[in-house]
Amino acid sequence: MNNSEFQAIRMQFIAQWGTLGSSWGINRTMAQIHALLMVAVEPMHTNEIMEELKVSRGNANTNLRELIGWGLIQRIAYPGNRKEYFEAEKDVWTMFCIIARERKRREIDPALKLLRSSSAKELNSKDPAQSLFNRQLTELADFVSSADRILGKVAGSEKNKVMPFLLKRFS
Amino acid sequence: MNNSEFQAIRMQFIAQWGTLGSSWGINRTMAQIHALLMVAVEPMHTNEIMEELKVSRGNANTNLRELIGWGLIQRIAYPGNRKEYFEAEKDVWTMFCIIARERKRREIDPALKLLRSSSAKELNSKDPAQSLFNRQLTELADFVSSADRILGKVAGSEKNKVMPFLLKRFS
DNA sequence: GAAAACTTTCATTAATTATTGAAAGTTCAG
DNA sequence: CTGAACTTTCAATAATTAATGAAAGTTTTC
Repeated sequence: MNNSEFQAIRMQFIAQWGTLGSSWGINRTMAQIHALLMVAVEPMHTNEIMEELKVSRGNANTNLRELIGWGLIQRIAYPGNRKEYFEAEKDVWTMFCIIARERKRREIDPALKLLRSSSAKELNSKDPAQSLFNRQLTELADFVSSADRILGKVAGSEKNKVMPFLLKRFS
Repeated sequence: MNNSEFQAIRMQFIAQWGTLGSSWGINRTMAQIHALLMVAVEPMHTNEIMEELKVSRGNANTNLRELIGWGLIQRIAYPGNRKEYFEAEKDVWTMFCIIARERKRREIDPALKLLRSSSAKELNSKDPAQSLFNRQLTELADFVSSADRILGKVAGSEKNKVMPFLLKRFS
């Protein structure tokens, strides 16, 4: 395959990954930048990213910082060059662990907090509505808490320790 | 706790669950209706839902149908009563299985399809960019595919067969 | 078959979220 | 210092998504 055919496929992948990102609740530019850097051989700087993705400087900057916030990309400084370069974490297991950890922190923890604080009230167990409310929220909190703990452990382990085990048990 | 205190806590839980829903990429009304029905002792009809949540008929209808589409709530018909009533699945494990199955279908499958079709091209392995592209996408596809298979198995099992096992191994 | 009782649709409007780009801020070499 | 090279911010705008409510559609009853 020659280079220009490859460039077309590459850009199409990046564009579609961006679209998919939206359906995951991630904004398009962020998903595209991540895809772009994930398949980039060398670290890239903001201008290159702006040009490849046809986005503004502000947009590129915002989403690069957001990706750094997730821990999915890193800044790279080359001596004698004032530009900041960016490089994506490329190892898939590491990416999974980062995403799991962040989603836990941003999405699961607040939900758990709400479930626990709402079910911790002193409810009147004689009232079926209060009793159901309490039972339902407690069950949810317990389940989410267990799932969260399991995910945390899985995402905190070595890939080689966990995946073979899970695949063996669940395939 | 008397009833009006309870109502306040209940409505606060529902409102905040809706807010959380937004951060999960689920719209607020849908998350609120689900919360409302999850802690409802009896099935509810559209008018009750509209009134409790202060939303329009159109909004209520749209989100009720969406929840039915997910399989998270069911229509209930009472003989001699033309209204449609709605009831949420209350079992937490069943809810988890439904959500896992649907997210797989809506979010994971399309991503896997894109990864596979993009990496299945006949790339020139002499070109480092093409070689990296291929390797990266293949690794991602393999990982997502395994994770997907594991999740599918977990979500297709009896709670009592899976959770104790996972908790034992990962706690 | 006509009216009542209900559900669904959909054009319009509102709310939210993403993007732009110019201005302000920062850092560094000379 | 000062200016050049670069990054960040943010008010304005665009794009997307959610919500409204009246009108159209459907089903049942009498």
